[in-house]
Amino acid sequence: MKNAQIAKIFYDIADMLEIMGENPFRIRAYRRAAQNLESHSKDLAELTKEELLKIPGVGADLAGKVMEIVATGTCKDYEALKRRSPEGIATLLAIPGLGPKTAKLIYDRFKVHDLDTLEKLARDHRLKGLPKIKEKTELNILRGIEMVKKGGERMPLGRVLPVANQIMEILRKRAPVCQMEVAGSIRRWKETVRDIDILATSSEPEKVMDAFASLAKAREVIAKGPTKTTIIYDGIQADIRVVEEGSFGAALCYFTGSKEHNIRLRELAVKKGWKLNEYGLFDKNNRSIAGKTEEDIYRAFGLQFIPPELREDRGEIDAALKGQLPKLIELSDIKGDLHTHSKWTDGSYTIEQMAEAARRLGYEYIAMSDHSKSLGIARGLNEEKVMEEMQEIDALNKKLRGFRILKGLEVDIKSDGTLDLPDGILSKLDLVNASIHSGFRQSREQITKRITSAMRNPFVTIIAHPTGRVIGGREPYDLNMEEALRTARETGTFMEINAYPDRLDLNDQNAMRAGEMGIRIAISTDSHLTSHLNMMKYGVQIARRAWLEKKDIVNTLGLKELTALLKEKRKRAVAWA
DNA sequence: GCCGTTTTCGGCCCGACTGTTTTCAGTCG
Repeated sequence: MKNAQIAKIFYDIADMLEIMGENPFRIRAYRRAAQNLESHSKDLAELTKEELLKIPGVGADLAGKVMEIVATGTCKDYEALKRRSPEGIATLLAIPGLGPKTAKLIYDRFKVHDLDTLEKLARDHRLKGLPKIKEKTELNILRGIEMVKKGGERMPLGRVLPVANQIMEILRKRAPVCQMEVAGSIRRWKETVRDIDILATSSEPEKVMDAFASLAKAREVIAKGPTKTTIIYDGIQADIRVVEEGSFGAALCYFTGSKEHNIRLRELAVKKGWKLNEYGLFDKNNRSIAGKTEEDIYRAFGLQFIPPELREDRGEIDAALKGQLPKLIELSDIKGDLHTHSKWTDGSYTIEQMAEAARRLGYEYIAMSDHSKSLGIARGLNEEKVMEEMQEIDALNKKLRGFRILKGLEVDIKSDGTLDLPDGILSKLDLVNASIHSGFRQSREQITKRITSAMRNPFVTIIAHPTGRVIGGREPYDLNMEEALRTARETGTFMEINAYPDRLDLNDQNAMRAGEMGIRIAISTDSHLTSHLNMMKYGVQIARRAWLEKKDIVNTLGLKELTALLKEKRKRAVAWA
């Protein structure tokens, strides 16, 4: 039973309680617990009751339910709710604009619980007889159904961020905006996002609304008021909100979220007799305490400034109160890239071109790590080809001054757990990325054994894209992460945060767990093009979301320190093996 | 259902926009 499956049951319970018009705080408690269970870095199935109770939002009742679910696969209350509440009504709740009240109203009258039937009812205007439903509501429901069908699911940040920047660039030219920033989950660098939130200040908000609503790619205007407008832009929902200059910080904080982080802050405000909203922080006489900048607001609470990437209600407020926030790694700390490809396999540029591009980024080194022979699709290298590529690197290194190409390889961990090339070859390299490209559907035991036995090879330096997931494309293979991380610690193997936006693997939770265990991490782009080297920022942001610091990341080391570390690691590993 | 240097009971974050309404509930973020 995976954490996500347990969380799913709690989310389902919350949905069903909501349909039934239950106490909203009870519903919130289920959702909050579900969220924290889902993002918990250890296997819930292995926790004791005491450990479960330490998870925020989990009390005696829910801890008991988790244990019941772990033991039996479900829980009695959940089954009872399912019997009482109509199958599939959650489908209706997923329609944007259709909430629990309206869903229940429609269900009670028509017993409908699938999109197609509901769509037909709306088209035939059979909904508008219901109280408070007329033509407009029917149209909204139809539009919502269309969005669900088109796949209103979350998109990779790497696809949405450039769109957000494009919108802001146009607005800066065409609208009277002063300050403007992207907020929401994009500013927190969540790996996937649902929409674009933009915040601006302006003395003429209406003009900004007009400019936003009339963007060329704005296919649809969902809502348009004097200070807030929602559109569908290039298939993505985008919101803009204009506030007064004195409220910009409060509004930025509010719209950056997360929702849970905001609720925590407001609770702090309430305890002090204050009020926090998007206009500012106010005392009990409604006098402004702060609002112009986010820094002012956190300071007023006696908190360290909390970077957006940490605002997920994962303990950042407590840490900030005690002055114990980590000093997060920054992009400028990165000194090189340890996982890149060239024309020797499936890359599109020569080694020299890749190295030049890396040097232009201010790096001290780059590791070429082309594929090994069993990856036929990438024209993987056999023993002879590897040696030829290394000769080319040697020759290039003689030419280069103040920059070094490290000799590496991305060696396949084959489906039987052995490596694709012999130790004799691997031992001649500076570093070895090992990774899985086949047998994704193997059992948890098999996958875990493949990864851990690769770690036990003294010449393996890094496990690349450790879970194999592709966002929106492929589920992670069934790796026992806890065991993998224990083995990484034992063997001194580094774990990769693959910075390519479709991968981001390790993800933030796993990277956080690795950090807690003191495992060193390489942030690498897996570049197949020179332009891919710029994706490093996505990986750094995952590390920041994982609370990691410069010292946790191996490629923040300068060339000398890194090569010393690699040598020492190998010496230790050979002795250990 | 959770949670506590004001509480073990009684609170629990706050406002914009829409649609259907003559004052507001529903939904969203």
